[in-house]
Amino acid sequence: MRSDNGRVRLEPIPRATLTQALFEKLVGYVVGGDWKAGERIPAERELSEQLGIGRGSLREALKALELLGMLDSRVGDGTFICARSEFLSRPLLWAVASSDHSELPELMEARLSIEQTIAALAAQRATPEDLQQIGAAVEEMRNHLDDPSGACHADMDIHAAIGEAAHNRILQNAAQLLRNLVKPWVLLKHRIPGAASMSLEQHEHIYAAIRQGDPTRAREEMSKHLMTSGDLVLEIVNRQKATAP
Amino acid sequence: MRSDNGRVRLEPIPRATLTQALFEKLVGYVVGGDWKAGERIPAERELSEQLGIGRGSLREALKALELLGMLDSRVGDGTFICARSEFLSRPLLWAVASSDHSELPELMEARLSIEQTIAALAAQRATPEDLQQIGAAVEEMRNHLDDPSGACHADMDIHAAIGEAAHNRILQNAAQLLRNLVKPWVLLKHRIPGAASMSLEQHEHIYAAIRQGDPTRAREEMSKHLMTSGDLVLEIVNRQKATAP
DNA sequence: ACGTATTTGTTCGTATGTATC
DNA sequence: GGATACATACGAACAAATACG
Repeated sequence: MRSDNGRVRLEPIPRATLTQALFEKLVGYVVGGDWKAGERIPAERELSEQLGIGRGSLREALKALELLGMLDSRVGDGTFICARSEFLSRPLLWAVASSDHSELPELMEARLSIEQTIAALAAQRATPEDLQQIGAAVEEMRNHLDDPSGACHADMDIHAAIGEAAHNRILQNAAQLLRNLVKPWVLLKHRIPGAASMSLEQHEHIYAAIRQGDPTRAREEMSKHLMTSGDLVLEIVNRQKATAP
Repeated sequence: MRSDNGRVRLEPIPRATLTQALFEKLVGYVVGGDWKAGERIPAERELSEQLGIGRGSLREALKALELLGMLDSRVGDGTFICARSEFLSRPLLWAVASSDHSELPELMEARLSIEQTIAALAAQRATPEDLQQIGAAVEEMRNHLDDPSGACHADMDIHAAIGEAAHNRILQNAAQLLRNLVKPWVLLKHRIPGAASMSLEQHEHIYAAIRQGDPTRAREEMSKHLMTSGDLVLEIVNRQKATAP
C-alpha cells in the first residue's frame, strides 16, 4: 500500500494471514453498513462454507469482533450486530481498567476538556433539530428529578445530544466513552438530595447558551457544570474511602 | 433501547465464556507489565497446557490480542509483545478508515482541542525531567530539518513528550491515537520546503511557554501551531484532489 | 410442559509452510 | 542441507445453551 523507502522494520504489514484479512472484511461489513445493527448474521458453519474457510479461522475473527463490542454471540440463538455507539467504549476501558482507580481525577479532567470543546462547537453548529433533541432531553430530566437512575440516564442523554450538535464524530465518540466510564459515579451523585435539580439548572444554562449561539458562554457553563459535578463525586469517593477503607 | 423497564437484553454481562475470561487475563498480563514489550510468550501448545485449555480457545484470545496490536505472531518464530504506544491506534482506525477522508477536518479539530489542554497542563505540571525530554526532542528535530521522515518522527516525539508532561494518561492516550492517525499527513507536510523549520520554530515557542509555566500562552502557541499546520495539510489534500480526482 | 432442532462453545488430531540453528 | 520449533489452517466430534413447535 504505502511502500516506504528503505527500512521499514517496524511495519512488516503484509500480514497475509487468513484471519487478518477475514477480520478486516468483516469489520468492513459492520462499519460499512452491509450488516445493520440488530441484524443476525449467518451461522458459523454456514458462513465458513460460504467463505470457503475453516470454522476455526472464522471463529478467531468473529471472536475479535465480539471482544471489540461489534458483535454479540448467544449460544443456541445466533450472532448479532451491535449498535455503533458501543464500539469504542471497550478498547480504552482495558487500558484504564488495568491501573488503579486513582485515575478518576484524570478521567474527569479529560472529560472536562472534551466536553468544553463540544459545548462551544455545539453553540456554533447546532441545527434546529439538534436544539430540539437537547431540549427534549432536558425535559426528560425534569421529569425524573426524584428518580436517581432516570435522572442519570437523562443526564447522559443531554450530553449525548449536545455531542451530536457539535458535529464532530471523533470528539463525540471520545466523549461518549468517557461518559460511560464516569456513569457509575454520576449515578451516585444523583442519589444526593438536591443534586439532580442543581444539575438540571446547570444543563438549562448550557442549553440556553447553545441556543443563543454563544460558544464562549457555552464553554463556561459546561465548565462550571462539570467542575461542581466533579467536586461532588470526589467528595462521595472520599467519604466512601473514609467509611470503608 | 430508550426504555429498559422490562427485560434488559443489552447487558447480559455475566459473559462466562472461556475465551472471554482468558482474553481479559491476557490483557492484564500485557498492560499490567507481567509481559514486557519485546518479550516472547510461551508457545501455543505449551501455554494451552499450562492454562489447562484447548488450543482453539487460546488461539481465539491470542488472535484478538494480535488484531488489537498488542501481540505479534510470526510463524516459525513465536509470539511477541508489542510496544505500548501502538495499542490504541487500531480500534479507532477501523472506525475512521471505513468512511471517506472527509473526516480529516474533524480529526484535526479533535486533535487541536486535546493538544491545547495538554499544552496548558504541561505548563502547570512539567517536572525538570519532563522539560529535559521535550528539549531533547526539539533538538532532535533541529538535526533532521532536511529529512522529512526524520523531521516527522521528531515532531511526533515532541508532542509525545509534552503529553507525558501533562500527567494525564487518558488525554495522552487519546492524543497519541489522533497523532498516529494524522501522521501520514504530517509526513506530507514536512516534505514542503521550509515547513519543517517553521514547525520547529513553533515548537520552540510552545516549549518556552511550558518551561516558563505559562499555561495560557502554552495553549495559545499550541493552537497557532496546529492551526497553521492544519491549513497546510488541507492545502496539500486539496491540491492532490485537484490533480488526481 | 416437553422434546427436538439449531447454534455457539470447546477440544483434539493432523497436515502444511516457514523460520531458526 | 537437515533438524527442530513454531504458527497456520482444516475437519471432526461432543457439550451446553437456547429457540421453537
